[in-house]
Formats: sequence, structure tokens, C-alpha cells
Amino acid sequence: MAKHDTDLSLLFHALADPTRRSMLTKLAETPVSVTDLAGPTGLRLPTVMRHLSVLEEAGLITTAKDGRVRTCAIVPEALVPARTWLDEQRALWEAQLNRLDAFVMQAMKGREE
Amino acid sequence: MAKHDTDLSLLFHALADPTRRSMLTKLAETPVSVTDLAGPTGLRLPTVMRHLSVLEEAGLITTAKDGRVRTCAIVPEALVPARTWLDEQRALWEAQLNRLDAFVMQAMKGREE
DNA sequence: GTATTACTTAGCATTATGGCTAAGCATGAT
DNA sequence: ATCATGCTTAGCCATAATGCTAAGTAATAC
Repeated sequence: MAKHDTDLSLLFHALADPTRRSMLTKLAETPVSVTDLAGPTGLRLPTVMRHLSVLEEAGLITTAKDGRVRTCAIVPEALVPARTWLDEQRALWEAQLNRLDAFVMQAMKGREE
Repeated sequence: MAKHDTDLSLLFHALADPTRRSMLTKLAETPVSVTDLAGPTGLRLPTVMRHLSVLEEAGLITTAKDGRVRTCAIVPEALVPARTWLDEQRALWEAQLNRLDAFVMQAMKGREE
């Protein structure tokens, strides 16, 4: 499988967890430290770190350490591959819808005769 | 967590596997039997069934049995929640981009003085 | 210089995922 | 009636995912 397949898998997998999605939503507002991110989740720090590394490996966030504080921020273009894939699928799926329409039309036409 | 959160998790999780994505792409062409779907994957039937049930629970496909053949088909509107979520995020993330722009502008302005 | 804060690392427990084989069951062909 | 086909179920194995605690380390505050 192509590399961009792997990318998509990482991306969708990262998005498949509600905790991670809410982290992203929070980060969309403004960059935030690890502890501040952890706060609302009720999860322990090591657990949060793990979620962050999943997000980072998927390319969805970057983190940088300044002193003892690590600040996390979204990577704005990271969602593009997911959107692109969905758009492609929508095109394909619509094509099938049209074919179904055509089939139904055909069937109705046949019936009329 | 809200129910539609669960839906999204199921959806993204279903999409996070390359085998399942290629099944969807094939099904986007035309509805197909389980065995025909299994063919190109090189996977055993029980394994394929498992993937299919993940796709079905995510609402991405429907299946119906006619005689001894089960035919699988995509559910065209099933990708909508994923698209919607991505669109919402894009809006939020762009807002932050704009804020960053503003910040940079401010910084540059400050520097000029 | 000691304590606190903010992560980090290591390691553990539980559950989920993705693959398999073997055996079952219903339908269609002979 | 018998056999082949197409799925289905049950159960196993290995690995990955998600949570934790406990014990680090490094930077800051006192």
C-alpha cells in the first residue's frame, strides 16, 4: 500500500477518538500547554501525552518545549488529505447514485411500454 | 459524550483501515457480493466479514441476503457527518490562522516603529 | 539548596483489532 | 439425495490501544 494510504490511516485513526477530537477543537482556539489540555479531560498526564503523540504522528499537531512547558498547536493544513479523500469518495458515490437513477429511469421506461 | 460523537468515532475508525477504504472504493462502483469483495484483498472470508460488520455498524454500507449470496452496497449519505465535522474544524482552524496572521502583522508593525 | 511544577519514562492491566482455522448451515446445482 | 457454494459462527493467536501508577528529570520558585 502506498505511503499516502498509511498517512490517511494514521489521520483517520487519530480522529476516531473523542478525547483527541476535543483536544483538537480546544487547540483550534489557541495553542495550549499539556497540563491545560489535560485539565478538562480528567485523564492523567501520561495518558494525555499518549493521545498527543498519536495526534503528532498523524501530523495534526506540533509541539515545542519552552523551559519545562510543552506547548501544543494544530497544523492547519493537516486535515487536507482527509478532506480530499472524502471529496473523491463523494464523487464516486454520486456517480453510483446517478447510475442507480439511470437504472430506475430505465426500469420505469420499460414499464411504460 | 453525545451520541453523534460516538457516530463520528465509529465512522472515522471504520475509515482508518486501508482494507476497508478499498472495499468502499470498490463498492462505490457497484454493489458486490461478500466473496467478490474478498477476492482482491487476499483475506479469508471471516476476516472480510469482520471488516464488513465494522463498515455496517458505522453506517457506511448496508447488506442484504438473497438466497445464499449477501450483497453489499454503500450508503451514499453516510460520509456526511465526517465531512461536516471536517468543515467545522476547517472553519475553526482558519480562524486561528487569521489570528496568527494578525499577531504576525502586529509583531511586524511593532518592529517597524 | 530545597521544594514545586511540568513533563517524561517505564511498566502494567484490560480490552479491542485483525488475522487465522475449523466446523456449521442454508441454498442451489446435479 | 448428494454435493458444492457461500456465507456464518466459534474460538484461537498476536499485536495494538487506552487507561493507570510509580518513579524519574529538568526548570523554576522560594
